[in-house]
Parts: sequence; C-alpha cells; structure tokens
Amino acid sequence: MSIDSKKILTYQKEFGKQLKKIRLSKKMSQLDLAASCDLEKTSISRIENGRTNTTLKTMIIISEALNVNIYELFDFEI
Amino acid sequence: MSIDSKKILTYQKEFGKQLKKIRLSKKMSQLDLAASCDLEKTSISRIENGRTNTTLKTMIIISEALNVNIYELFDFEI
DNA sequence: CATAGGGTAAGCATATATGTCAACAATTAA
DNA sequence: TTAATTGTTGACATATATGCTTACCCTATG
Repeated sequence: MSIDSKKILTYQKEFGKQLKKIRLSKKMSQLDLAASCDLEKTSISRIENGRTNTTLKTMIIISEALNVNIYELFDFEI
Repeated sequence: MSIDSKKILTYQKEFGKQLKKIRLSKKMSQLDLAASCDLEKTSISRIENGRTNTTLKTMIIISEALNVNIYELFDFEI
C-alpha cells in the first residue's frame, strides 16, 4: 500500500513552511534568497507555499545560500 | 556566487549511497523497496547511483517505505 | 495621490524525473 | 550447463520543476 497524495501535499506545505521559517530567521526576503542562490523569486514562492515538488538540487542550493545543513530543512513534525 | 554543478553531482551521489546504506540495513533489495513504495526498480537504481536529481515527493515515498524519518536520508558528511 | 518593497500568480519554454519496457551483466544455486 | 536473483542501462513518453516575463495584491511611506 502506497502513500496517498494528500499526505505528499501536506508534506510539501510543511517543507515550505520550514524553509520560510529558516529564511526569516536569517532576516532575508524571498528576493534576497533568490538572489543569493541564483533561483527565481517565483520559484522560492512556489516552494514556500508547497505548490511545487522541489528537487534535491534545489534543496542543496537553498541550504547553501541559507548556510544551514540540508537536514535542517526537514526539522519539523508532520 | 552560486554552487557549482560538480558539487551537486557529488551530493546526489552521496544521497544515493546513504539511501543504499539504509535500504541494505533493512535487508531489502532494490526490488523489495520498489515494490513497497510503488516506484520502479529502475528509478531506485538511478537514485542510488546519483544519476538523477530526485524530488521531495520521491524522498517522502521512499522514507515511508523504509520506515525512517526523511532526514535520515541526509545523515551523511559531504 | 504615487512609489517602493515583499509576495503571489499565470503563461509559456525548456529541461529533466519517473514510468515503462527491453536488454544485459554479475552472482548464486541447481 | 541452466535458471533465478539482483542490479544496471538505454530508449521513449509523459508529467512537472524551474526559468522567465508580465501582472497583480498588499502594506507602508512619501
């Protein structure tokens, strides 16, 4: 039995919230973050709102720009 | 200044190694894992060998099938 | 009122992850 | 040898992430 898509969406949203939380703790705007990791502000917004199923590559790029270990992006309860 | 693609590939490979390590610790074959999370064995192989830039959704599905928290997939040094 | 900053969103193009199927290699066992 | 298990790889189709542009909504500030 496989995981249902509702749970995936919930997880995506929580991941986005966690990203936003870390970004704000660094006092960066979405534009700041986008600029410092060469991603589009549109993409940052999509990720933070759980409207996209982001990739490992993007996670790595973002965590480097935020100066956090990537697993901090997963430091939340579901 | 952005992260270089060599580092991304290195990270992908390490992620794959970590996945393989966890899978083997659970005494599962790639086929076992594929079956238990309804992914293709081809996809599991591609991920474990760092030949693909996998997604959050796939990470979630795999971590559920392995009964580990998703951040365990990132418990490695780069 | 206007302007600026922060964020969201639609639309389209391009790149690529995964599904799917087939083939193949290596290992183990009979 | 043959057969089974495990894993890898190529090719193609489909789905979708991101780049990119434009436009919009708020809020604050002039």
